[in-house]
Amino acid sequence: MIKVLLADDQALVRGAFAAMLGLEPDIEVVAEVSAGDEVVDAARRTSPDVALLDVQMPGKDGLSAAAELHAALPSCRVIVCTTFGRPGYLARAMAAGAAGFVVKDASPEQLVDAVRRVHAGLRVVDPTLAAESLAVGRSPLTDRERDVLALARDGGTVADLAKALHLSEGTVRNHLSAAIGKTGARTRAEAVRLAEDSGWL
Amino acid sequence: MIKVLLADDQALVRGAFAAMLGLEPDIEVVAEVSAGDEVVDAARRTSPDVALLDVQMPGKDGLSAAAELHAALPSCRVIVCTTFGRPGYLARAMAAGAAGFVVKDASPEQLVDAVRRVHAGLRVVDPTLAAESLAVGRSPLTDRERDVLALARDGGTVADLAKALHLSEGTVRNHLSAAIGKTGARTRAEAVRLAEDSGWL
DNA sequence: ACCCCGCCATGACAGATGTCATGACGGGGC
DNA sequence: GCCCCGTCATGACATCTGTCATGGCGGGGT
Repeated sequence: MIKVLLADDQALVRGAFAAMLGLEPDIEVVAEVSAGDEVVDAARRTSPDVALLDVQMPGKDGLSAAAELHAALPSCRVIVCTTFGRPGYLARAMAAGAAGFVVKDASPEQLVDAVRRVHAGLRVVDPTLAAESLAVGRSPLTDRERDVLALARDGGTVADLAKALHLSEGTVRNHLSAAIGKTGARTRAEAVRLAEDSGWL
Repeated sequence: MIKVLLADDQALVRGAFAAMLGLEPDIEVVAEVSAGDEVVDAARRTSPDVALLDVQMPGKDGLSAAAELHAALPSCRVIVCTTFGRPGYLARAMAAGAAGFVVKDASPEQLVDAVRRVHAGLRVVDPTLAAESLAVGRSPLTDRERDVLALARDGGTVADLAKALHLSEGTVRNHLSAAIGKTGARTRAEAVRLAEDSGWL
């Protein structure tokens, strides 16, 4: 019997996943949580064999939660599951010690297969995404550039960003210019989009 | 026996929904599709009692699909289901003849309840979202302003938008300026965000 | 010690952006 | 018929952005 922990902020898909996995004779869902910072607690209580974590969650990012869980309970294998197949997510998930990475486009069979494979000690990764991940590579952005770009996401002016980060406007523009250059974009907004799609934000 | 059609582009959640609904003794999933333009076809073949449509789908928007389905098979009740609780989506779904609107944050019980209620001829709407929808109101944007703003989403320059829409640059800037004013934003990017969050795009 | 790199800052410049006034055209609505 | 509104356009203007050169500061690496 493979004991599984589910973490997803959307109750509907969480429940649906539980129902689907519950249909398998060798899988049992032992815990369900809706926020990233509940993961480790729940895992300590129920000691699952496999944890299925969504990336998008309130409280704590699914990727940080994966790292935390891997550190706290190394025996619990982690699968990261996400709506968006962003190359950077895969890289970060693997760096966080995840054993598997599944996109929500995958078939139901692939998910239960992934659970079994991961439980058996194997790694499960979408090959297409792995190739993309290698092609895109690691983020070329420095920490500050990422900060600035992340804040620029919600459409503030340079002055807003400077105030929020306690920087001079000129510095902000320099960071933005560098980010634009590195992402190959021609606009701040485009740079945000590209960085986001690559999972660099 | 309530016959249900499922439409969602993410195979994993589609399968999970099917598994969950299949557990109910009075519900039967008779069709699953992954694109908006397959909905009517599948419905014609399987004549479901209730159709559960996701908003985000390739091919054809879940909202347009809802309108089409309602026109083609009025006897089939439609529930629109979405990740994002955008007020404008609710309004458009209702305008399209949908009988229910469910966000993916809802509990599994709420979904099966919604299916039964809708099948019984009732309307099902999240009250919180309904209030928000009334507060936000209909989109203040004209068709052209919406077009321009939608294109501006991926971060092109004014020149790019003008070329794509076969307009003069000045006209594009006028439309953008109007959209910025109407949304209460102070930047093009902010206007995009606000309009998107309201479901106006 | 030296150099490279990230970070912060300043100043200057060209080009893009947002605003405004103004005007033309066509389609409703009263 | 008249007026309002949406669409498209032009021109002008102030401001914001993106780029570049330049320089100071501090932390590693070799």
